[in-house]
Order: sequence, then structure tokens, then C-alpha cells
Amino acid sequence: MITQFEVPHRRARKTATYTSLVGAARALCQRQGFVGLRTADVAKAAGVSHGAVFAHFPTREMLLKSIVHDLTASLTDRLAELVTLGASLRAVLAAHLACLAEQEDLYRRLLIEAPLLPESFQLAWIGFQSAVSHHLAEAVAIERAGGSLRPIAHHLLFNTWIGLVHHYCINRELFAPGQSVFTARAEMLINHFLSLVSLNPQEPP
Amino acid sequence: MITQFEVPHRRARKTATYTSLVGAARALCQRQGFVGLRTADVAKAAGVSHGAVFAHFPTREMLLKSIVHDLTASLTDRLAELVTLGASLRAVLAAHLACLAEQEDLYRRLLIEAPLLPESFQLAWIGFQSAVSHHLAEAVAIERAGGSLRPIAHHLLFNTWIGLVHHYCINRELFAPGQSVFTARAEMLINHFLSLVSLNPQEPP
DNA sequence: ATACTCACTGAGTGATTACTCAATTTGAGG
DNA sequence: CCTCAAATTGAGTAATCACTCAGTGAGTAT
Repeated sequence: MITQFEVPHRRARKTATYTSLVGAARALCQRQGFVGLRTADVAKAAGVSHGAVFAHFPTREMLLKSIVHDLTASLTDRLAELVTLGASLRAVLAAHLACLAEQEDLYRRLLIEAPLLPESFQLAWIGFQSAVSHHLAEAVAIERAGGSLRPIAHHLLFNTWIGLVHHYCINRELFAPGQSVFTARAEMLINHFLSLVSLNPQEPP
Repeated sequence: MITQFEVPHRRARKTATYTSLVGAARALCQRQGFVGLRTADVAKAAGVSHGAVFAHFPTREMLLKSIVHDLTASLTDRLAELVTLGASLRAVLAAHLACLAEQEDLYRRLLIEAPLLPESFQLAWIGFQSAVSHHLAEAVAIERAGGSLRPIAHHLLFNTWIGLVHHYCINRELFAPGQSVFTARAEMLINHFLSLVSLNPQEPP
């Protein structure tokens, strides 16, 4: 008999294994990268047999896809959470960096390896960048109404910001050795970018 | 007897093989990337046996290193050539992009894969970036004397430019599908960047 | 002519790794 | 208790590759 509190053991055990596999894979991707993820390592880290991996994911690629999808979905959600309605441009930039800081290692891996992953992976990746662009556009529209911004095409403004942020992320060891770049350099990056796009140059503090 | 026109056959043949190997490897890296380079493919493309590769390069890694080194050295030289003494900031930016345009495919591969290559490779890579930074700094110093530039720390100015350029390079398919980004978007990138760092915002044409 | 050396050959080796599948364990239903 | 099947096991398979090395043949020296 199944009481109201119980879930069938088998199903519970299966989802526990699944969760364990995804968690282990995520952690390993953070350390070894997506390209370097080995299914045998995932199994070992999850405490199950090698074969168990393929009982839950048809191929290694599907496992990777699941991790990438989870990451970009969670980033998109988190960004929306951090960007409160009507936020200033500065607030949006800060939210963007804060959001990346929370997942910095994994984000960095994806940033570096995305071009080497199968094409289907890029969609999730691009989806998140679009979300960032969208939030930025909204903040810019408000700010522009105030007349404090230079007249810059949105795509250039966005690409300049993304290019700068990703450059710092990729070369993290140069800019913030052993730390989170997105925490250590956030203020500097934001101040610099704002001063670039503002009509009245503000001196950084 | 050896006539005055002849080089010892064996040596000539050897250097011909070497050249052929390097050329084939370069071409393959352009298409399949550095990480995806297979020694058997190199041999086939060069028209020699698989074993011949290892008669000229102790390991695959050394072959890769040789290609990367050649590329960055030639880029550095070419940049110095294109940047004439006392060049304006605009001229340096244009020279930078022109220089990258000439080797765009291979440069893009290196840009994407550099973080995945052994650490020793990064030195050559960073060397070239330093050269760019140096030329930029000289132009900025002159321009600044004219008082037309915003007061921006050089590293931020440089990183903004590099971040932008690399972002466009990596996402070439988005910005200039099937073309050279560095040719198709050079003017736009340069105008945008100059307008960002100039005191008097100029409208792009 | 003879001996020797060098560049090259290409079949073979060993290491790695995603994926398979017959066997086994274990929970669930009767 | 017995039976069925779902979940898991782990040894095995097949493919991929960098790298090796005994052998070959064409130059070169004497």
C-alpha cells in the first residue's frame, strides 16, 4: 500500500539519480569545461555506474544540452528578477553583472566553448544575450528621454557593452586573478561604460 | 658533381616537405580549427606519409605551436608595417582591422580556441595584443595632446576596442554573413569607437 | 661499385572514450 | 512468497588518434 506521504521508491530513486547526474555534470563542466566532460567522470562523481548515464540521457550531447539549457534559462530568469521595472541604465548593467557573477565559472566556460559546441547549443546562448539586449534597450529608452545619452545605435551600444564584459570574463586571470571579475570589476566597468555613452562625461570617483 | 645551381637534393626535398606540412597544417587549422587538427589529415594534405609529420615535428603540439607562432609574428610585423610613424588614432584602428582582415579566418580560430590551448600558446597571443595596445597608446598620446579625446585610462580604452573587435569577429556570422567582418564592418566599428572616445561627438556619415 | 646515411613509409600500438547489453538487484503487485 | 519489470551494473565493443619503428629506396661519399 502506498501512503499519502510516499512516492514510489523506484521513481524517487530514479529522479534522485537523475538529479545527481545533472549536478555532477554541472560541477565537472565548471572545472573541466563542456568539451572536456567525460561521461565516466560524471557517473563516478554522481556515485552511479557508467551505464546509468545512458539510462537517463541518450547521448553525452543531450546531457550537455540539458546543462546548457538549464544555465541559460536560470540566467534569463534571474536577470528578469534582478531588473526591476523601470530600472535605470546603471541598475540594468549592475543586474547583468550580478547575475553573471552568480554563475561566473560556468558562464565563462560556456562563453569560451560555445563556438565549439554543436550549432543547436547556440540558440539557448543567443536567447540569453537577447534578453540582456532587451533589458538594456528598455533602460536606454528611458534614459534617452532624459537626454543624458549620446545618440548611439542600440546594437552598437549593446555590442560594446557585451564585448567589454566578455573580454573581461575571458581574460579574468589578467583582470582579477583568483577572484570573480564580475564582482571585483563591476563598478569600474559600469562607470567606464556609462561615461562612454553619456553626453556629460563624468569622472570616475 | 654538384653544379652551382644545385642544392643537395636531400636537403631541398626535406625543406620542401617541411614547407608543405606547415602549409597544409595552416590551411587545415583555418577550416577545422586548431583543436580539430589531425596529424593524419596534415600528412594527407601535404602529400606525405603520416609518419613524416613526426620526422619534422616531435609532437602535434609543436606543429600547432609553430603555426600559432608564425601567425602572431606575421601579424605583429604586418601591423608595424601598416602603422606609419605618427599615425592618427583612426589610422591605427584602420591598420589593426586591415591587418586582421588579411588573416581573418585563422585569427578567428585562434581567438576562439586560444583559451583551450596549452598555456605556452597564450604568450605569443598576448604578445600580439600588446603590440596593438602599444600602437594604440602612441596614437592616443598624440591625439590627447590635441585635446580632442575624453580622459579615459588607456587600459579601458584598449579593452573596449579589443572587446568590440573580438565580439564582432567571433560572431561574424551575425554581423557579416559569408564575408570578412573586418572589411565589411571596419568603417562602422572605427566611427563608433572614435565617437565614443572623442569629446565632440561626431555623427556617423 | 660499395657502403652508408638520411628522409620517408605505413602498418602497427596503446591510450582514450562514448556507447551497448546481458546479467543482476530491488521495489511493487498479487 | 512469488513474479514481473524497472533501474542499475560493469565488462565489453568499436572507433578515433597521436605516436612508433623496422624497413625501403634514393642520394651521397669513398
